[in-house]
Amino acid sequence: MRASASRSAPTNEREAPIDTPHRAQTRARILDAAWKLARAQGLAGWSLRDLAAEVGMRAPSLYGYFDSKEQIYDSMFAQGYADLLAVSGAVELSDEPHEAVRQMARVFVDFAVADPARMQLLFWRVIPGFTPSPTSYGLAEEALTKAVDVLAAAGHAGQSALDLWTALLTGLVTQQVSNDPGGDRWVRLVDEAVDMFLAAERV
Amino acid sequence: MRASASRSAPTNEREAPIDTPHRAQTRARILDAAWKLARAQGLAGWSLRDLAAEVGMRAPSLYGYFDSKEQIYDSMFAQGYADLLAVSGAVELSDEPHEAVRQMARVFVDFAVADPARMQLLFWRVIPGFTPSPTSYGLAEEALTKAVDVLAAAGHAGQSALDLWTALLTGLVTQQVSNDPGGDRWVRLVDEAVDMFLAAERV
DNA sequence: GTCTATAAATGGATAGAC
DNA sequence: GTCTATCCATTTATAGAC
Repeated sequence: MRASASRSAPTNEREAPIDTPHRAQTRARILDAAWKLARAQGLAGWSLRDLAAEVGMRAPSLYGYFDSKEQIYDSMFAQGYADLLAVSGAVELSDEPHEAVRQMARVFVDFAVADPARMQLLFWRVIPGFTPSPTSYGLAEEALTKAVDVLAAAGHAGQSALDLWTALLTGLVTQQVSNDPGGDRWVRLVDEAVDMFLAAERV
Repeated sequence: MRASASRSAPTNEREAPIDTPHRAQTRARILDAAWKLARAQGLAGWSLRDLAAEVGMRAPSLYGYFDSKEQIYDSMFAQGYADLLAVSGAVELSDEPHEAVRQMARVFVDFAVADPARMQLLFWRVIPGFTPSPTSYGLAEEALTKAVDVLAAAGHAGQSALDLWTALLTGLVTQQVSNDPGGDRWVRLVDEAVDMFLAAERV
């Protein structure tokens, strides 16, 4: 319903380029290509030349859309969490709290394992010198909010419960990606892990 | 009791250089320097020039001790697991199975968190193109053997129990290093995590 | 908006003198 | 055993023409 915003908010970047729909579309194309390369050659295994070639450009042309490679990573970071939020939001969780927690866990683990490069960017800190911008980091925190609610409904509230929960899921995902990439050796333990977690007494 | 081996086994490397004690000592100095750089600047954040400077050499001289940078990483990998085995072996575990598992978990988590760069090398796969040699990988598997025994004594045998165990500890360590480096937000949950694990019914 | 050309730096690795 | 010199590839990023 593109109503009032006729001038597109003046973002606080260098030259404040107007973000036309066409420009936004090209940015999206570039990001898609970056994900493709990250999946194929590793999160850090591609250069701006590679990326430009993937979208039919030369490397310098990318600077018309991003200020630096780090900004590309930041956009990927934000997009990754936006996708996680979208996937989480699309799931109709069960009314039964225990089953809802199980569903949430499966959605997260499937999402993480589906793209190891994305997993490394979102949940590890492996790009040297890269720190997510405050905006991007806000998305990461938003993704946690939902987990807090669902866990609380199942009787597991509090900081340490949440931290143990994130450790449990991160551990399954980390082991899966590190030691059995493409397999399901750890993914298939998700339900068992959730049951173990929920059965535990909370302090 | 250095008995029969008078000629030092002919390793299957390029030129098969005789490994004198002096040479071994220099290799150790280089590896120590590599660890120092990895801790200070990140696992992949140093070059052979940096490393050589750290031991008072120039980069080409390193090739008298290692065939490539990847071989240095492999040696670090082996050394890391050797250290883990040494630390594990030095602990006198309790006769009480439950407490023994707790001790084992604490030793592992403390070891992993003490050196994030080492943790990334041993438990993640973040160096592009690096795969541990069979010899090095054997050390990694050996480190798991002990866990199997201790867990079994506490009534938790079987593949899935072991996998869930490694996921749980890896998750605590990963979260600690990624989201609270230098702190103890996840480290302090180790006992709670172990109790949760041991209290669970095993299938 | 995209290009060519190029800067400026860094990287692993090798040849050959000493 | 260590050095200097150098190769050769690669990287991010900028300047300026078209």
